[in-house]
Amino acid sequence: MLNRKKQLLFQKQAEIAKAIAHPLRIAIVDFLRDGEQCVCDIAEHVGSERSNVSRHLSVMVNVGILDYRKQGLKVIYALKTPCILDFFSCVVGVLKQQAKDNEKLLKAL
Amino acid sequence: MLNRKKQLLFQKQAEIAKAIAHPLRIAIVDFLRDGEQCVCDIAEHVGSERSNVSRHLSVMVNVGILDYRKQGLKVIYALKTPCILDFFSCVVGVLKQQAKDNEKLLKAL
DNA sequence: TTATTATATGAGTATGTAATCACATAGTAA
DNA sequence: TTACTATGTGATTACATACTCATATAATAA
Repeated sequence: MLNRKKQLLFQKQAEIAKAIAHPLRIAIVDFLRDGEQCVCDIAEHVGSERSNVSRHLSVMVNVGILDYRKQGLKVIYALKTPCILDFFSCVVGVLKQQAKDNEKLLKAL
Repeated sequence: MLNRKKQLLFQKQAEIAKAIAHPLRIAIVDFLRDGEQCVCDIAEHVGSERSNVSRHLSVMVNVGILDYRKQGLKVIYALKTPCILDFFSCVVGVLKQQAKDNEKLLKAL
């Protein structure tokens, strides 16, 4: 059985994974790869309402993936932990594997 | 604005991230790190009902993270894409960063 | 055949999440 | 001061998810 320490770790890890697990949030992280951006520009880039984007941003700030600073009227968000990007390369790997599997399946028909 | 191709990619990536984003599923992946296991042993290890574990397993199979084979009465599950484990090292990095931030905050009081 | 075991799944309930709209706040400029 | 803009948040609605229990399926053994 799992001990408490591990359970707490898995809980924390799940929170962070959940904070990434949304198409819009992934689009935001991908956009911030090129550098910090304000809410208005992020909203325009991902094609969603500012209020909605604001909420998604705060989710990611809360788990420690993003950072922000205020500049006049604007609030500018940035990636805090770039290793998050490594996760995406793994995910792309999973997708490629899936494509291969599908190919095999097709050939077997 | 995002093009359709990117939107589809982010959608897929989010599905895979979602499939990991649960404490029990993370515990399962962590357990499978040491090798394939049947549902009954996984359920006992993570401390949850078999029916529940079975459902979590199928979620991960569906997105291509896990694989399974049948052996008599048992169904044995295994990690299909070990790079998923890299994700956890990044997440641990995020947690360490959070700990550092908290330390700073404490010292500033 | 019946009984037993491992796994999967339908139904129900409870909880969590996302999106929208309206409004509040705060910084800036006239 | 007023007007404007960027951002954040409460309330609502719709939808998704997790868990439990009961049941179904399938492999094995007696």
